[in-house]
Amino acid sequence: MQTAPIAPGFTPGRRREAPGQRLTPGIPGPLLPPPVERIDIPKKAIYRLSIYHRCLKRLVENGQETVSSSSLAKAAGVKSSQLRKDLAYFGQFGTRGLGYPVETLATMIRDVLGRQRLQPVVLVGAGNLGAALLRYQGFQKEGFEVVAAFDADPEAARARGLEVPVYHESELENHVRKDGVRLVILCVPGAVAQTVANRLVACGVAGILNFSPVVLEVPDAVQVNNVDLALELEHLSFFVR
Amino acid sequence: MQTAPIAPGFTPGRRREAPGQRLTPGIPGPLLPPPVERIDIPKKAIYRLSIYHRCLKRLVENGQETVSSSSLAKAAGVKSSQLRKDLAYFGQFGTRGLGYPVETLATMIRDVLGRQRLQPVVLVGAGNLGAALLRYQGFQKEGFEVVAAFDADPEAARARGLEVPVYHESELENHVRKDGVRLVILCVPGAVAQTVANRLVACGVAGILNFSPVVLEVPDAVQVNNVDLALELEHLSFFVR
DNA sequence: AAGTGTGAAAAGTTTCACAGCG
DNA sequence: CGCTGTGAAACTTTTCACACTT
Repeated sequence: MQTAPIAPGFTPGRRREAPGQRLTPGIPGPLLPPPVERIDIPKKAIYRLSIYHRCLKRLVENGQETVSSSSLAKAAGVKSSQLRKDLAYFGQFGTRGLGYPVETLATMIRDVLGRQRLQPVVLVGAGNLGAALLRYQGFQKEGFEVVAAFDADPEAARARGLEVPVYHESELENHVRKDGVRLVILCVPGAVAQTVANRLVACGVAGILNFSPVVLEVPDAVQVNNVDLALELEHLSFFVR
Repeated sequence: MQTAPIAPGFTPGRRREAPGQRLTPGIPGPLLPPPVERIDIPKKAIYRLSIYHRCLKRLVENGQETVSSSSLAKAAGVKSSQLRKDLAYFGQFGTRGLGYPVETLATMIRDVLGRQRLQPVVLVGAGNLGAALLRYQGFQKEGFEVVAAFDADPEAARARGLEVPVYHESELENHVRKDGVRLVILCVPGAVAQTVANRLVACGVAGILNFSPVVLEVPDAVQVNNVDLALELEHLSFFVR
């Protein structure tokens, strides 16, 4: 079996036959081994990869060595065929008749997702929700560390008893530039969200996890992921009848 | 122009010609005016409807009377063709050459989304994140009211200075049954999330907004909407390189 | 002229079903 | 036999393009 190189410079394994999937220039990146085929991966598959990874971590803890697509899929709440398809985008990791090696698979997913996970993350807007996120253990658990927070009123934010240093928002640019921060959690009020986003973009931030109920306008190169709490509840209420 | 009936008992307007979209038995509901055609609406369109509604509210405040698909679409961050398609699922509301009447459109969306919005919502798990959500103004702004919270340690939760009454989790069933609560925000630790979900399902809850990083297993009739914070950050990090 | 409403095409995603390997 | 890997089919959602209305 051809094993895809699994390591810091992770490269998707090649298919043995001409792939039916469309190939794509893929995620922009000038540093690729020249004309590497990059597979067009459904965006939703990336979400699922994170879920698989969580399930695999539990299996690793339990000392289980292999897992079949059907049982892992069940744990993740998807169909087994979908799980297999998702994994196949990145190479061949399973053994027919047996299943997938838990540890290897976990490592491969971590490499696919995790490259940037050691990057510093900062949070802007340490108010009610922001402060809760700073205390939230889930980010750490998945390998992220929020290294600093910024707020218009840092004193008030510090009074919330946080572990993370809270600076005045005017220091935002300094820190972001100095530490090369690329990921930001944005929890400022909607009214100022676009303004702050502009400042973040200007100093090189590449990804924004946006909790403000506002549609941010940013250059294509910047990724925005919206988490809109009220919207989620509204969506739920539509289907509940 | 045929105007769709817009009112509490909102019914999708019929198309004048045979629709190209597939029709569907649609969202289950025994109370429909007998064999009403229900259009198969993309799930994502419902999310967008909420966004349109927010934008429209701003326009109403500004006293603007009509709006074109292109300008509303721009504010919502979508293509104008998509906006028109989304609205067309529910009837014909626009005037060719002119645009959509802001107020009427806002009302129609509210009726589509809002039917259940006056239902009571409760929150289970008033810890760090849960307490922040209880203080979060966004739900109120969109017309939801969290009427009660439950926690294993209600004293600790009350100490967080919340406006909402916090009861011991053992009282969950009583309150949910008594008030006919159908929507729940679930913020308990992952380890107990499934157990609590089972209890909620058992007493008739129909929708769960789940913040626990766990895949809940529930009957098909129960809608679960997952908001997985760490997962969102992980997803972002994949695209940021 | 401006701008909706909508078939039809394109794009994206999931599911099926089975060949083939261990 | 059991289970993966994967083309092909099915399905869903988005985008296009233009007829048509005001």
